[in-house]
Amino acid sequence: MRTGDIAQRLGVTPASVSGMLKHLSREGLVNYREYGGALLTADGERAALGVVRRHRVLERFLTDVLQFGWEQVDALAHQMEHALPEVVVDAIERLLGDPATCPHGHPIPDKEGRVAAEPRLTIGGLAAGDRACVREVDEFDPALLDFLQQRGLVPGAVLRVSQVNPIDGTVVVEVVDAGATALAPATAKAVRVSREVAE
Amino acid sequence: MRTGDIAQRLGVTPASVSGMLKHLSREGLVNYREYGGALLTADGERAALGVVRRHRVLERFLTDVLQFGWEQVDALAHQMEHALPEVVVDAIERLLGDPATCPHGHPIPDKEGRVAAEPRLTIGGLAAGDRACVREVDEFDPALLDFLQQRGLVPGAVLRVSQVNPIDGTVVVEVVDAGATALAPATAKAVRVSREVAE
DNA sequence: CGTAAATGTTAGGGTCGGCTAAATTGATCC
DNA sequence: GGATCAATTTAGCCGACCCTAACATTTACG
Ligand SMILES: [Mn+2]
Ligand SMILES: [Mn+2]
Ligand SMILES: [Mn+2]
Ligand SMILES: [Mn+2]
Repeated sequence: MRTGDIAQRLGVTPASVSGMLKHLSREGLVNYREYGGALLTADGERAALGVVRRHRVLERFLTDVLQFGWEQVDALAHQMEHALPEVVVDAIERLLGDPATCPHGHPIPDKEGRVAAEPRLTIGGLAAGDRACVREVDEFDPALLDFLQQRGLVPGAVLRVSQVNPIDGTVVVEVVDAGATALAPATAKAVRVSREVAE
Repeated sequence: MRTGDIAQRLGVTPASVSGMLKHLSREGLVNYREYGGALLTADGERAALGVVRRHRVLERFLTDVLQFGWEQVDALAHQMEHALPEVVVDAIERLLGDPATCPHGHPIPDKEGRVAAEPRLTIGGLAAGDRACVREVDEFDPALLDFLQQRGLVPGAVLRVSQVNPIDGTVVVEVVDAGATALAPATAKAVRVSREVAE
């Protein structure tokens, strides 16, 4: 991870990131050398997965119990994730029956920091005629999520690629029970799939 | 409200309270004169009732949905109440069916800042032979709450005062379906009641 | 009353994250 | 191999809140 990337993702200046990285480095959460980028240590990885768990459990809670739309819950969970007592997150997780994934399909780490692997194949990586099952979607753009839901491109959906345009990379997918949709490469990259059809 | 009282309740030095009162005064939330104490303005009252609403809704959620004991939820709600997005509190409130009170019996303000009146009569204010109905209990001491629950002194319970000791003020109450309990005046003051029996 | 004690405020400082601007480093391209 | 440029770090600052210590006011009581 480079300083500038972190700064951009956090909406903060690179100067602030430098300071914080030095801080985290002193606490042993990050390996960091000046001008050399940063990497989480084992401890840092554990701490980060703890936050990821809280975030994804909360997303599930917000959709399943409080009926929020999946396009809103990333931002809401983000506001809540640092203030909730651990016991409350645990209780919510139990209430939900220890869900395996967040509403966008990303796996929820367990309390020991174990996480299921995530598929790396995207719709953009499929060829014409391929069949696949939607596993996860990128969750940072509410408008994209709204669109994907309308077209049935949600985790668990089964699809077939009917065309791949060799010039610009546009793909057309037919989603079972939801019709056909054309996707530009950038959009096709936001949906990760597996080749096997869901159990 | 005096500076020192606020400081004590917040676990902060009086110096910090002076600074903050000056700040809140500038924002129009509080009427404050040096050495003269502070009082909420109408705006301040509104803001405060908003926080009270969040707090009490969360307490209800923690007991009713997440199954926490009523002796734990004040502290937990306190940690959560400032970080939860308003829409989430609203959704929780709807989920619970717009409850009228927190688990300790205190009324939940509505979104416009209207609150039901709270009874001022306590068990300590009853005479031998009086009948009453428990309405609310003080919620700051988990050990006290544990005790009250064991003895059936929870909102809605019906009781009769069987003795009042004229020397030290000890009262003995008989709780319907839960036996007799002796209470020192300080404890008796923690339970507020109404003379009418609950509907 | 008048003074001592209690209460409250001010002064001065610290930490935590953030910022801007200036300096530094490393990468790139003649 | 050096000049240039982008990325990064450092320096210095700020605002929110908290603190302690010193000072001011109010209160309570002999
Ligand atoms: Mn998310
Ligand atoms: Mn998610
Ligand atoms: Mn409470
Ligand atoms: Mn309560």
